[in-house]
Amino acid sequence: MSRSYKDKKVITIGVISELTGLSERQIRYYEERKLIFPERSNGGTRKYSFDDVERLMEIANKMEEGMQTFEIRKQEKQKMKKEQLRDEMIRGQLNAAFKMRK
Amino acid sequence: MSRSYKDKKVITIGVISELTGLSERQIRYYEERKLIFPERSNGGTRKYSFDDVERLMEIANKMEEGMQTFEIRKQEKQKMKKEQLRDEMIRGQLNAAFKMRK
DNA sequence: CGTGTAAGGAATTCTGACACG
DNA sequence: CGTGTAAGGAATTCTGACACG
Repeated sequence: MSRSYKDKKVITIGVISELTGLSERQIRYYEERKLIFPERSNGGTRKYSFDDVERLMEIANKMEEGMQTFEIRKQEKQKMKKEQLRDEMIRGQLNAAFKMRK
Repeated sequence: MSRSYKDKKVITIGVISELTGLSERQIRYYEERKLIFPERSNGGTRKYSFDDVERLMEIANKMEEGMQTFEIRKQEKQKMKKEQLRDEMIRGQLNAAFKMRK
C-alpha cells in the first residue's frame, strides 16, 4: 500500500531530469547500461517512478566519485544477492520453527 | 517526508487519464471548474500529483451520483472550513493549556 | 567511457470552437 | 451543464549518429 506510489512508473523524462539534475542524455545512457529500467507508453515515451529518482541520485553520486557504470551495476547485483540470501535464511528459519511446532 | 511524493506535481495528463479512467477533456474541464489545480511546465503542459489522482477519483464518483461541479466545489469548501475550525480549536486549547502551566 | 549536440520524425499536449442536449 | 471531437500549432520525446577525449 505505501509502496504503491514510489513504484508506479508515471513520470516523464523531462521531469526526471529536473528532479535529479541529470541531463536526459545521461538518464537514457544509464538505461542503456542497465542501471535503470523505465517503462514505456504505447507511443514509446519513457515513464519513471519516484523510486527511479532515488536510484538515479545514488547513481549520480557514484559517478561523481569516479565509479564506472559497470562497477555500479556489479555493486547493485551484489546488494540484491545479499538481500536474497538474507530473505532465504529468514524463510528457512521460519520454516524450521514452524515444523518444530507440529 | 511521507507526503513528499503524493503532493509532487510530476504526472502528465495522459497518464492521469489512464490512472483515473477519465478523458483528458474531463480532467481539463474539472480544472476549469476549480476542482483541481495542476501546475505547469515552462512549456505549458499540465503536471499532476498522486494526490490529484485520488481527488479526481472522488470527483468522478460524485459526478456519477449526479452531483454537479459547483456542488462538489461547495462541498470541498465546507470540508476545508471544518478542518480549519478544528485545527484552530486544537491550537486554542493547546495554547490555553500552555498558559496554565506558567 | 560518458556526455553533448544537431537532425528529423513521431507522440503528446494545448487552446478555442462547434456540437449535442 | 458536461463532454466529444476535429483543427492547427507548440512542446516533448525518440532514435541513430557524429564528436570529443
